[in-house]
Amino acid sequence: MRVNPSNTVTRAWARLVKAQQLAQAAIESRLKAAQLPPLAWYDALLELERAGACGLRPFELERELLLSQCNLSRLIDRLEKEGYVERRACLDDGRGQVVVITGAGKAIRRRMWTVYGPAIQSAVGAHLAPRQAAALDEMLGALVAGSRHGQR
Amino acid sequence: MRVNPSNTVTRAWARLVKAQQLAQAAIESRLKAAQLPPLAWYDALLELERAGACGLRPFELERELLLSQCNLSRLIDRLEKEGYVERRACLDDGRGQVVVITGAGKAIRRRMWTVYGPAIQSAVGAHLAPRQAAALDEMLGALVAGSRHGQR
DNA sequence: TAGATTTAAATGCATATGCATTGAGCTGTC
DNA sequence: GACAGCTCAATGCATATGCATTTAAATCTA
Repeated sequence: MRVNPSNTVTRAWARLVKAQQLAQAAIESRLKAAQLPPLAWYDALLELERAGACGLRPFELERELLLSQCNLSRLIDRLEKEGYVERRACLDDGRGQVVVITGAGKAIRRRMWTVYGPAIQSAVGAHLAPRQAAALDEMLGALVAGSRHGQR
Repeated sequence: MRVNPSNTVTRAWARLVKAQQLAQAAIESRLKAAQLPPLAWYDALLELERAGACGLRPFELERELLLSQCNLSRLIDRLEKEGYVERRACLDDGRGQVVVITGAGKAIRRRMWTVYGPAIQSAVGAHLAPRQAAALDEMLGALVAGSRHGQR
């Protein structure tokens, strides 16, 4: 196993960072222009909507979203203050709580998608042929799978 | 031109974010464990080293690094405080300045690479066959090129 | 069952970021 | 050459993040 990255790998890494930053900046800026909340809110709301009426424990959400614990705690604060989620006491575990999406939360997520979807298309889809998109998806899938429980 | 992204494009975008976050977190954590500065410092120092003795104007660095102006200004503050760069008055333009890397700056960049290089290999290279890495690099190159002056 | 250890979530504090504003110097027009 | 408008960089302020600590409850050990 080699220790140092090949030039191709190094360049791919640099581009991974740049591509992600450029696309994210473009998307965030569209959301902001439409007076909608930032991307992170969407991700959290989507997970919660998928989880349904039972909601999710904060620590579960933490894994999904790759956020740190304290960071997630405050994200939930903000979502709660806007009325997009509710915190409920957890019956099984007295320490914990359950976070559940509200109707308003579902509504804002849907509204966000009307901007977010087209923004993804402009920032990513528009620059790749369908085959390329599929290839990119596959490579990135391998990376994510490898990183998640890889040897660090 | 379609407005909404295909499922493949949407999934590719989600994975782009996740792959980048996972890899970056792994790399940052290695740098921190080695008591080295964060990744952003490396990028800045590398650009400055490439620029040579003439250095770079802050606004040039800004474009390269995709940082906001105020943000870059403070990054330079920190680099300067550690003695890794120097700010010099700009002769052509009385408003501006030139940022130049110091010997200590070059040295720390080299030391960082001894950790950063292997970290890239573990986080990215190790999970892809050479062909895959080349394919990924190509797709990401298309994305970056498209985003940079794309129709936003 | 008492006490130690671990886990869930929140919080205080230092640091980093984004936004808007400021100040200084350049450029362009009349 | 005077003034309007623009560009470069820094700064004040609000917000967001990371780190370490805290509180409370669950789990483990003896």
